[in-house]
Order: sequence, then C-alpha cells, then structure tokens
Amino acid sequence: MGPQHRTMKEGPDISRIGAMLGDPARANILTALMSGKALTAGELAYEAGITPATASGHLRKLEESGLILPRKQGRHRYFTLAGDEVAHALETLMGLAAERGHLRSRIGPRDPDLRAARVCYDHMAGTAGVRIFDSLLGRGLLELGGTGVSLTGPGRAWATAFGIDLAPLESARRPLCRTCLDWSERRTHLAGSLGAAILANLQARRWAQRLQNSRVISFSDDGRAGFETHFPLAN
Amino acid sequence: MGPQHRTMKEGPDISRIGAMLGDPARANILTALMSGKALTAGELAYEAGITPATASGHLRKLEESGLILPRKQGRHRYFTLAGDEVAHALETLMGLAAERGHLRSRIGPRDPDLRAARVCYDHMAGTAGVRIFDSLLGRGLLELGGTGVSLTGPGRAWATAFGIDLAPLESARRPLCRTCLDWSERRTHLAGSLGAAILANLQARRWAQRLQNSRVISFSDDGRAGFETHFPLAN
DNA sequence: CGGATGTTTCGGCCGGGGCCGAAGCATCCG
DNA sequence: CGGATGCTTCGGCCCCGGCCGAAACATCCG
Repeated sequence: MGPQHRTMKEGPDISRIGAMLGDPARANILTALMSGKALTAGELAYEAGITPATASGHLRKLEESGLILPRKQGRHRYFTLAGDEVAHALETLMGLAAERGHLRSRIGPRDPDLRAARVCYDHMAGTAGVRIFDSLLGRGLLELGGTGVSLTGPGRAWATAFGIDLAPLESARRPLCRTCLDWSERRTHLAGSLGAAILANLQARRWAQRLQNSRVISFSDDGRAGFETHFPLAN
Repeated sequence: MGPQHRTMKEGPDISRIGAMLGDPARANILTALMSGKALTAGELAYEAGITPATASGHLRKLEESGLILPRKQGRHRYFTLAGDEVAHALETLMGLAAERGHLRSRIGPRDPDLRAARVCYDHMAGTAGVRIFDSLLGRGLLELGGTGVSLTGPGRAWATAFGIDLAPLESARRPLCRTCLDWSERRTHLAGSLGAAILANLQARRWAQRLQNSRVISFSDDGRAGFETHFPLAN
C-alpha cells in the first residue's frame, strides 16, 4: 500500500520518471541516446553493460514511461529519446549531477590516445577539448556568465571566420555553449552546439577523424599544426 | 558489482539523483519544498505520508545528494531545496511528468498563491505566466515558428512601448524567446531573456514582487489592474 | 530537575525489482 | 527451405532498500 495512504497529493508525479532514471543501466541507456542517434536494442545493451535480455525489459519500461520511442526496422529495433523535452530534462539533470559531483566512474582512461582527444557525446574532450576551451576563454572569445558560458562579440566573429555558421545553431533549441566537465582532465571543456560544430569543422577540414569503433579522435600532422595555430593559449 | 563492469564512461551520473527522485516518499518531500518554504522534518514526514523515522532516513539521503539543505533551529531541523538549480530541475521534470500523464491526482501546487504566480528560474510562471504568453500570442505579438517562439514586428513595438529595451537582449547570446512548460497549468509560458525582462519590468513598476523565501510572486492591487490591462486576452 | 516535544538510530521484516540463461519468436539471407 | 542474427519472454535467484516501532538523543520549558 505504500506511503500514498493519505489523501491525494497534487501535482505531477516525479517519482515515476525519477525511478526510470534511478537505475544505472537505464541511465546509461538514456545517456547513450543523448547523442541524438537512434541505437538498436543490442547496442544499448552493450552501452549499459547488461545482457540483451535485461536491456529488453528496461527498454520496455522506458518506452512505457514515454521517455524513448521505438522504430522498428527489419529485425532491429531502433530507439531514440522521445523528444526535445526529454533531452532537455536530461541535460538539466546532468548539469545538476555534475555540479553535485556525481560523476560516472572515476579513473581516467589509461589509453593515452583517449586522454589526448576523444569524442564526448558529439564534441571534443580530453586534452584537446580542454585546450579549445582554454584558448577561446583566454582570448576573450568566450566568457563565463553567472549561469554558464557564452560567446562574446569577438567570439562570434571568430566563429564565422573559422567557418561556422551560427545562424542555424542559434535558431535551434539546443544551447550554443555549454560547459562539460572533462573526466580525464578534471577541467571544463566546451559542449553545446558550438562544441559540436567545432568538432564537425575539424573533421570536415580533415584535421581530425574519429577512429572506427572508438571514441579516440586522431589528428593528422597538418591537422595538429592547424589546431595549434587556431587554438593558441593566451600569453 | 552492478552493470558498471565495463571501462569508464563519461559525463555526469544521472542515476544517483534519479534514484533520489524515484522514491515516492522522497518525491513528495521535494515537491513540498518546491514552495520555497523551509519545512521541518516532522512536517515533511506528514507531507510524504510516512513516519518521522522513515522521513529522517530520506532526509539524510537527500542531504547527502546535495538536493536539500538543513538549517538547525532549536529542536527543529528546517529543510529547503539546495538552490535554484535544484528547483529548476524539479520544475523541468514536473513539466515532463505532467506531459507524460504521470499525475498524482490534482494538478500543481496546493498553495493557491503559488498556482497564481510564481518565479520559474527568472521568469513568471503559474496562471499569470500563462496569461502573459496567451495574451502576446493572441494579439499577434508573438508567433510560433517551427523551432520555437519569436517576437513579431508589432511585438517588438509593444515591447519597446512597455519599457523593454530589446537591443541588449538581442546582442546577448541567450535566446530572446523560449517556451517553458508550466508545471501547474500544464501549458506553455514564456521564458528566455524576454520572459525575464517582463518579470523584471513588473517588479520595477512595483506591480509585483517576489515574497521572501518563497517563489510566490505577489501582485499589488494597482499591479493586478495594470497587469490585466496590459496583458488582455484576444477577442 | 523532570516531563513534553522533535528527531535520529537500531533491528528486523518484507516486497519489488534487477539480473541472468534458456528457450521462443521474428526477420533476413543464402 | 534452413541456418544465422536480433530481440523478447519466462522462470528463478537474490539483494537492495523502504517501512515501521521502540528506544535513544536532543532541546525546550515550567
């Protein structure tokens, strides 16, 4: 009979959704879907570190809660987050969790390549990710406000010159700039649509590419040189 | 050892906070604290429908998770939400829960004042918040685009006449207009820098003020009249 | 000081739910 | 058609954690 024996309470019931997020396996599934990509049940099982059987049960619950949407295709079932509101709520919670120091697993990656540069969701992390952030901040292209980080006037000019069209990014709902705590460096790097755009730009220039089946980002020789030039440290 | 047997993942761990929200008793406690008031352990036990012994354990966990803050006073312990970020995250989740049909039984906060007008982040929420949105939309001052909401030409004129200088808002990175799902009304209200500016303007006119230690926004008599006049419903 | 009130700790009960392997469907492909 | 691959269902194990009452602490008050 639980604690609801008293008269009705009011308001939305957070606990249903909270319970969904409260299981580590389900949280991993949702985090994996934050990339925006549609992933199959099997891929999500692997991401969450559980067997397909267990994942299937979790996916059913998440679907029933309205947090994810299935899309059947052949013998695969692809899942995506159920909408922008879900993604937004997850981001908000992630911000809160990060702020409270609730981070997933502790020890940094042993692989030096992974420490140097890797994909974090869809932006650059690792030494290179922190370097981008430090460079932009040190040159006054980014500024830290009370609530977060934002692009300055000179920063807007820089982005355009670098080849990033800000207009579509700013009309989208996703925040342009967002801080993300780098887990190997334990410092801040840049996320948000600008962070994603920078990584995409580096890949388009063929300065860097993501290795197959890995989060490692590998720089070409030219790419490394260009990167150093375009993201210098102030002073 | 749970499902984290695989190597490191990155990013914040939602599941810790999710687990906190996932218990109905704890969700009730947090919901009660959404009023912004400080409540004692006993009051929270009663609100959540559990014994003081059980509540004590929950409160300790919530405190350890950084979601609530204790304030000892005499033989009472008062608790409040740990900050605006927590309140904001809860509000976001409540909107999502309401949208998904996860209701407890009635809608929104018990406190009628809180339902009428309250602060959501930095803009107006509640009946008054929805009224602002409906009024501007109905009079063609706002328009709904594919991605979100934006100010129309007449809307810009209205804002200026109302005493809001749009120039600094538009040069800032933060979106001018943004929709936000209202937790008590379950409808859209206006967020973004314009939403914040409108609330600030109402306060500057002394039409409304935020009550101490509460999220409630209280209107003066003059203020209520002026509000009705300036935010009429179309037709 | 002693009794009233508020809060926490302790011990023990109990149920929900996460986990897996094996078997059962569904789908694709040669 | 039959074998591979992806996903779900079923059955059973097991542990986490919520719940309470009783008793211990803490604080106020007369």
